[in-house]
Amino acid sequence: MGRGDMKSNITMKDIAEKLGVSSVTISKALNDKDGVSDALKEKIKKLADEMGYRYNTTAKSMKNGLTYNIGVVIPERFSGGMSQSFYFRAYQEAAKQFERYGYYGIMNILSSEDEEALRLPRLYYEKKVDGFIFLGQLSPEFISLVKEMDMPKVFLDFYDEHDEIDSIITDNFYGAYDITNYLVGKGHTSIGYVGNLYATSSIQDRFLGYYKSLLEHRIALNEDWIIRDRDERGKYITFDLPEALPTAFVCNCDQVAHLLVNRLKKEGYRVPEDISVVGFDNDIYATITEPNLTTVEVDINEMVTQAVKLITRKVQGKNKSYGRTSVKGKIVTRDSVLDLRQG
Amino acid sequence: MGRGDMKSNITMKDIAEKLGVSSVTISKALNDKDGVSDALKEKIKKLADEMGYRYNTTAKSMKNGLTYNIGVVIPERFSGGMSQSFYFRAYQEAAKQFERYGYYGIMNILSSEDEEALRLPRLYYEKKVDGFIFLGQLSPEFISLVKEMDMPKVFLDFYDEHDEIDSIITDNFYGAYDITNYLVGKGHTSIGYVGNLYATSSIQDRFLGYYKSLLEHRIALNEDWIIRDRDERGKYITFDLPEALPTAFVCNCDQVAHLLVNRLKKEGYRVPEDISVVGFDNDIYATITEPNLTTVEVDINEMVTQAVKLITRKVQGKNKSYGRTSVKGKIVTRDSVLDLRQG
DNA sequence: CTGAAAGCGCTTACAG
DNA sequence: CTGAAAGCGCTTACAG
Repeated sequence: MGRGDMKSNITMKDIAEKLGVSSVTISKALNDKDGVSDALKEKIKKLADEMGYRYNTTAKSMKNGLTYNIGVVIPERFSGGMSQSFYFRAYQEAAKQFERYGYYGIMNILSSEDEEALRLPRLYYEKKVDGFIFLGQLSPEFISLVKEMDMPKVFLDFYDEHDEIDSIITDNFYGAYDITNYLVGKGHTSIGYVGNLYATSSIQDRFLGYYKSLLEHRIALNEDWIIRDRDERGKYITFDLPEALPTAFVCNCDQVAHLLVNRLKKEGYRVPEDISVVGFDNDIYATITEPNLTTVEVDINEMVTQAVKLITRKVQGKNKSYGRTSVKGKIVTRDSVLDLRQG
Repeated sequence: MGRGDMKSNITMKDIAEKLGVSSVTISKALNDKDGVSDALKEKIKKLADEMGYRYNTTAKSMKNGLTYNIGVVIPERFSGGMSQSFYFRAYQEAAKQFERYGYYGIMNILSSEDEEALRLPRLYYEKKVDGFIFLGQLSPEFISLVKEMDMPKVFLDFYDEHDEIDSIITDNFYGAYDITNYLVGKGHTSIGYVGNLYATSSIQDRFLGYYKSLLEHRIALNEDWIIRDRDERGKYITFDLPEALPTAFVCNCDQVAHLLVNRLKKEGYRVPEDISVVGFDNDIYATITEPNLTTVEVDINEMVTQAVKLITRKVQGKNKSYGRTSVKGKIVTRDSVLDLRQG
């Protein structure tokens, strides 16, 4: 698109009058549709440019009922602290992806009050968007409310146990399974897990992947080594460490691995010499921690790409259900695991 | 707003027909305007609720030419790495503030290609927004282009030397002045500055605040102690440290202070015992650094609040110029400065 | 207190 | 190849 004078308020009608044609012809020309001679089309485009014409998306919206906006809703509790890095990267990637479809994302931080009071975003009540991407675990009650919304929606990075809504999730189960296998491969046979199994489905699934690895290797699950890291509402708590510790811990996320490493050091343990620790996410905490964490990298960009593709497809009426799509992560090896087979 | 059945496609006309009145009456009632009896007004609101009516902002936009969206443009180079924390917090606060005015923010990451090719955001060409907040230093050429846009705009966290556009900036000058005074107060008389004076106006202004403090205390400026931290395009470079070092450094931002501290440690210096270091911004780097940095806290929220207030005011036609508004920061004392007067 | 008419800027049939 | 008419869902004068 060109520049010209950069005046606002220029409409197709203005261009039409200057050229002595109808605004229908202008519309066709500017949208590269059939029914206008090439010569006229060129002339129109050139003049539009010179006059600084800018397309009025609102008028188009009025006609077809589409706003070309998607709401991206992030619960407030994920928007602060260090997890913000993940969400900001995700949101940025979403913005980029939306461009490909001629869409725009409008971010909405869902306040904890609104979530508890079961208040849907104003974006919804004002018909500002054609659909929603919900990024980050919502309360079950809020999920029910969301389901009632007569509007396309996709869950990103979490899912609903009752499964009616399309979700894009990281492959928590196999990610945790893989990294636990990795520990076993390094000779570890007493392995703990850090995470509150009742806090989010991610934590639960990662636990189950960890457990699957134990089962496959005929390693008994030791309940003492399942360490709670947060309460049910997600607030971190002080670890309650048992007397006897395993040789390795699988943590449900890098941040918690970071906290655990610091705690272990404070208690006089060396990482990884005495105890190995692995994380999940490969976020900023993985490289802030000393030693740097071996962890599972979540492929945010791929997840977002899929979520955006899905929501724009659903908006265009292809409203069939896709269920859960999980995107594979991969192990990133750093310095927080000791090879017990060596020496 | 109520819930009801959550059907879409309900219009005022639908409500009107059910009640045997005109849609004008529905409009008046729902907007709490005069000209409808209270009884009818209540009845209408109740029915709208029950029918799951949702207001169509697009139609309103069509009438008055306002989209109720503001574009928030962030140059790509600030959107990655650790500076993202600042920008995300700023964007979040902006989103929150916009709500107060019935506005929404649409974030646009300005790619480096688009900035160089002088391509304005598509948001502009599609009339998706009523105005722009530009968050983070733009190239002079792009600034010129922005000025040509016939649309309200506010610069946030930087300004144009030629001063025609309203800007909200942190008080770089006095912030650097204050923290340099603080160092002098602790007995330091040989003080360096870290930053490329030609990279951004913030770095320049912080330098000048530092310089003012030196002047006031009759401390000569030593050119050898002005350390370049990045090239003109903002890319960090390896510090070129002189043989003889001062007892303290004022860094133009926390990230650079972080890099400097690590470099000094590597060279065998202790911080703050041998050399004191102060930063600017109070971002994540201030507390990641060991020792934690004494720095100047930028009041992001206040800056954003002012920027949002300003742009919404300008959109409503009050298009007078406000010039630069600088928001005061404050010194946050931590462990990176040695008191030379002690002992 | 209530409503018919016109209009915001486009696009979609449809007619010529 | 070109255009008159109708309509998207509201709101703004204006008339009754």
